[in-house]
Amino acid sequence: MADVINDILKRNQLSVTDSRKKILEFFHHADGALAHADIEKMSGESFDRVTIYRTLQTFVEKGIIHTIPTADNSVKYALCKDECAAGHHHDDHIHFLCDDCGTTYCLDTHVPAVQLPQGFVVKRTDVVVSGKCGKCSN
Amino acid sequence: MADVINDILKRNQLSVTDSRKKILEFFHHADGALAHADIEKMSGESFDRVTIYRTLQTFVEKGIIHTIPTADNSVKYALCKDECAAGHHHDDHIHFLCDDCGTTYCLDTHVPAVQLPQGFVVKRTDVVVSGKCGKCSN
DNA sequence: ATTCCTTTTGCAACAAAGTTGCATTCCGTT
DNA sequence: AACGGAATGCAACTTTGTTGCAAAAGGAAT
Repeated sequence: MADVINDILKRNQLSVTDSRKKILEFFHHADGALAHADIEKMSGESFDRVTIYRTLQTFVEKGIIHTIPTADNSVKYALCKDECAAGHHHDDHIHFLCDDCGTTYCLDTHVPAVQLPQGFVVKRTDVVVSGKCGKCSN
Repeated sequence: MADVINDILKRNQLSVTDSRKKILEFFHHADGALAHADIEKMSGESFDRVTIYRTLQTFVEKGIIHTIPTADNSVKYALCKDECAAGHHHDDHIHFLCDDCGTTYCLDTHVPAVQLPQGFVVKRTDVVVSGKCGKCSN
């Protein structure tokens, strides 16, 4: 486990620090996406708020995590299943946000192609579905 | 023009006030979606920041405008083409965000059905496409 | 037009979220 | 062990969003 975390950081030319290791672990243990606030709560007093902001920013830049747009204005971050290896596109799967438990899932379902008016060039497509997840729909 | 604005407010049982009229006009003149900050800039000193928050909130509740999730955490609001009459669903069309000019478009393209794992119940689907719009792609 | 009641607004004070600069500490390499 | 660059923590600050309450404006009836 520790090796996996270490590998990801080294692969991305990032020095291995306590905060980066811990935040990466949070993502690995979470079954969904995390918001800044979630990480802040989980880490308690371990490290500064600013460090979390900067770490998340770094991870996004390196492509280790990606952001998920949500209708309620809270930015969430998620690690991709394949560790977000180089060449992986973040917009080829859809996201599901459960209204009940708040969990955000990265689903395997691929993004359907959409038709756009002439002259429009697509760079990225985000599909965010909300409703009730498998655990909350009973 | 003034009549149209007036009608929308009355139809929704809202009293006709300066701020509501002005904010609705902004939406009618804009060719895309607006963020809270946009409206604040446009209105200058006309009315309080709090009034804008409350007006947008009211409009969303009444179904006059709808929110659009964006990957960069800024909530945008848009008026639908059909004035958002009762029965209109906001998630039946897709949104396009231009990376160059920042304009957000409501497109006529319908949201494709997505397949979800068993047990997942869909309530709403947002599709946000980004790239270059017709004006910026040349 | 005047009155009366309700809704909306503005102000002020907060709370929460995010940013920046700088000194200190830590990581990785020699 | 020591050095240089990168990362962290702290403090101060800006931006964004919320809440309570008194003043003002809207709408309906007289």
